[in-house]
Amino acid sequence: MASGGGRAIRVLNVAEKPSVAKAVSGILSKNQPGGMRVRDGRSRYNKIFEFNYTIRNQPCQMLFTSVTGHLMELEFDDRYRKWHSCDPVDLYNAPVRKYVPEDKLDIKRTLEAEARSCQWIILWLDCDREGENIAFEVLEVCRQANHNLNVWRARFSALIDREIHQSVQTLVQPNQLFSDAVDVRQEIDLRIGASFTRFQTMLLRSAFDLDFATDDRNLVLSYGPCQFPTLGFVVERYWEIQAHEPEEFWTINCTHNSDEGTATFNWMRGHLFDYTCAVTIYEMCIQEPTATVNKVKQQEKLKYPPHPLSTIELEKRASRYFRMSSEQTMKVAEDLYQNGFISYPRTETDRFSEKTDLRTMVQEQEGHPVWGSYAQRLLDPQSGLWRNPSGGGHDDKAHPPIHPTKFSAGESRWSQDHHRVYELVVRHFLACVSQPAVGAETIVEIDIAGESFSACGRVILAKNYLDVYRFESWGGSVIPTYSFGQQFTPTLTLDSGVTRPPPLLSEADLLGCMDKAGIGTDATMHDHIKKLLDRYYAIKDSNTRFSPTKLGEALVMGYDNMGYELWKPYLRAMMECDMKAVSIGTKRKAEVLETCLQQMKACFLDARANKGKLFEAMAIFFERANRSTGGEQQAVAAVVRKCGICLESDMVLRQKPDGNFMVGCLGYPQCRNVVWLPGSVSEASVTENMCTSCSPGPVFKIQFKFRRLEIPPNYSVQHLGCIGGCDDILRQLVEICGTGSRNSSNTLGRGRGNPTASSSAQRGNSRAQSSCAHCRQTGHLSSDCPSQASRGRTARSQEVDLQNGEPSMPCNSCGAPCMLRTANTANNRGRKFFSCQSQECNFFVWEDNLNGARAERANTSASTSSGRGGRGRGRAGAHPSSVSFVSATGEPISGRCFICGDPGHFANVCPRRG
DNA sequence: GCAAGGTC
Repeated sequence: MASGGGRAIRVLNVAEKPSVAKAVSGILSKNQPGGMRVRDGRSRYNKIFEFNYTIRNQPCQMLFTSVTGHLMELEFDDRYRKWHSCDPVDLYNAPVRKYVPEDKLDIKRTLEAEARSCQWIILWLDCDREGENIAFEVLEVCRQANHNLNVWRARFSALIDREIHQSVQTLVQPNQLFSDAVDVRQEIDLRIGASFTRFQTMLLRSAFDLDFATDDRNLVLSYGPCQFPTLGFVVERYWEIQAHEPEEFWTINCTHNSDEGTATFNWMRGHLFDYTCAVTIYEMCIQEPTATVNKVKQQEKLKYPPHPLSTIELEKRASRYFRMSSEQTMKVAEDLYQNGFISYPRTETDRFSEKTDLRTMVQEQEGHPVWGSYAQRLLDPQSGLWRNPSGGGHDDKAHPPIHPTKFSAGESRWSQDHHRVYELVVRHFLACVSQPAVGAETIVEIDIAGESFSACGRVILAKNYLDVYRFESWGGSVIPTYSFGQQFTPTLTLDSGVTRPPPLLSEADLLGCMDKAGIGTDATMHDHIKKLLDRYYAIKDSNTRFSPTKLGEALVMGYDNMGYELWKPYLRAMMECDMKAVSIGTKRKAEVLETCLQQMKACFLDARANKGKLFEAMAIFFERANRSTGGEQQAVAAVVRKCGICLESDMVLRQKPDGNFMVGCLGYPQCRNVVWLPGSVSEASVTENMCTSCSPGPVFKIQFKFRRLEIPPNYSVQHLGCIGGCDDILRQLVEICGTGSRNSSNTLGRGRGNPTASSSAQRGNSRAQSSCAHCRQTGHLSSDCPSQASRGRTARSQEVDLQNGEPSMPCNSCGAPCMLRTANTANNRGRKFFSCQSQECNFFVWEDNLNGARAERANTSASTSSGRGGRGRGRAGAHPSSVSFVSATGEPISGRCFICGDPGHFANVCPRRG
């Protein structure tokens, strides 16, 4: 065996995956006497390659095998494995052990057998922290079989010849600190995950009627330091949308038609939220409507191809272009990789090494029926199409960007998704090595009465990479030719729009959030997203956008109401920071573990002490299951009256988990109308007696029983009361005894649990002197009346739909139904408006404008739409060709001041203007 | 039956 002078030593080499074992063996065995032989090990995937090699003049007989990722798992001792075997809090101290799971035993046996016959071991695991940890797992197994192994670590950053030969000649020692950092992560993840998962599953699963679950017993309400922040992103965006207050804005649109075509000029101010200001400027413009061209700028613009493809980009783009889930994308990419069509699909790297032979890869694609001719052009020096790819600045030092490794014009066994992913990888690769698209842009700026507007025209001169990257486009628009100093009279309109909430998170958005916050790795992000769907925490709609389920929202709300940010990415960020410290030796593994677990244990205990918050949040969305105590009235919620706020649902008598009573709307959480009852009530039941004075009826009276010691002596323990507003005794007892509403200032401040109810009850306790002036109900003051626009982040009650959400009129712009709503912005609180329900349309009009009450405003604004959707601009043509500023009755508004109505001047010079 | 991380 010896190729040199001395006796050859046997060296066991272990890679993280079979593909690396094969690739490195191929590189090292090249030109070696005897070449490379392959034999099977015990595990069918992990072959053993044999060849001769010389390391620093030492002849070696190399055996090269692999594992498949982690060889070991961390688990609690058997005594703690069963869910009911211990209190979940014990999991912070329970002994844990690392063991080789069943499905890895074959690999373990191969390693043991081979290690016995070797003198050296070289660890070729990936050069990241996880790889280092796997190295120590391999080492543990091998050392048990052979105590005398000489241990080495090969460090390599790419599977290219020079790199590999160099690394085997400059072997180092494995890095214990890197491995320690992973041990820390594993232990914290396990203890936190298992304790919180067991806790919240056992607490909530049987307590509520989880209508989506077919089998309650198998339902797991899991908690994890990655899955929960991922859910948090989804919920946070959902809340942002719910809390959005539409705000009306105004913009001046300017179009010019000439023989050469039409140009649309954008107002350089964008849009204004102040109507008076906008109309003032508009009036100035239409008074002197001549436009003067004061700038014509022509410039070349480049649109660059994307960076080489990393995993996250592949997932994002497949989601965007094909609506494929990240999970499916990775499944297909893995299959293409296994069959040799694309490179390793889990990579953070988005730059090619200078050594990569890019041209050969392009050459392989020359025969493709669709993009083959593009590949040919690319390689033709005459075309000038080639460009060395740019890099995005990421490099995991282990894998190159995802690129095609084998030509295929499509395989018969490929699914449509295989075709798509392969096509994306190839086209992306070809795009990366192509010149950017070139466009000629013309920017024309005009001045009208001191206001600036600009229009942009673009002609694409060379599509270059866009020829092959069909997923991207670059719109061109032709505008007429303008010259400096040219004057013309455009059409001006003052258009209104309304701000829209952001959209729900798409899969690409979600991946972006996770990437930014460091949640998960490129190889696991899609798993966390899938987990949200599997756990019924979130759903993905037909538009591939995510929204939380009731369960997902309730869990996040529960922890948020506790004041815990367990659903935010901070815990993970802190762990990442600690791991970094361990890996560079500034903190010790034991120290970080102890501190972190101590904190998390305290947090766990506190969360458990506050489990009522989780209950309350869950109770908002789900019915309690199997109520056996506390009176029958809860099981069959008794109707007290029709809800006067939403006009849709019934108000029912309920008893909260803490024993307090309330009358709440069944439309919760959409409708938050609630009447809190005195805290001294021990029993309550709805009777068939109807109140004769409260309206709208019927309002059924409630038979109350109060706790003697909690009410003043002059009040009776039994009371037949009415919550409709007529009952002085009830009102007085609310004042004296307070209500059963939550009164934690934290809850009030956060305001999502049941803010209207909480705040109303609190204030009612201290200063309620009479029933509410608006709805005549007790339990709150008019200032807190849920029928009025609410405050803070009380998302769903902000736009109280006075028309029961019924479509009220067809949209003037697109014909879709418009809803009548009530604004809650500072300037227009309580004012009603119609807004188009179509996501595509921004039509918006104040109701009083339609009614003619403010005809002046109405007709300068309400007849068109505009805004982000941009549709409004297109509507400028709907106006008369001349300047259109006419009221609904046809009366010209020009020449009359908007502020004071005086026909003698415009608003911009109105003496009443401050 | 829990986590997240490797990978098949």
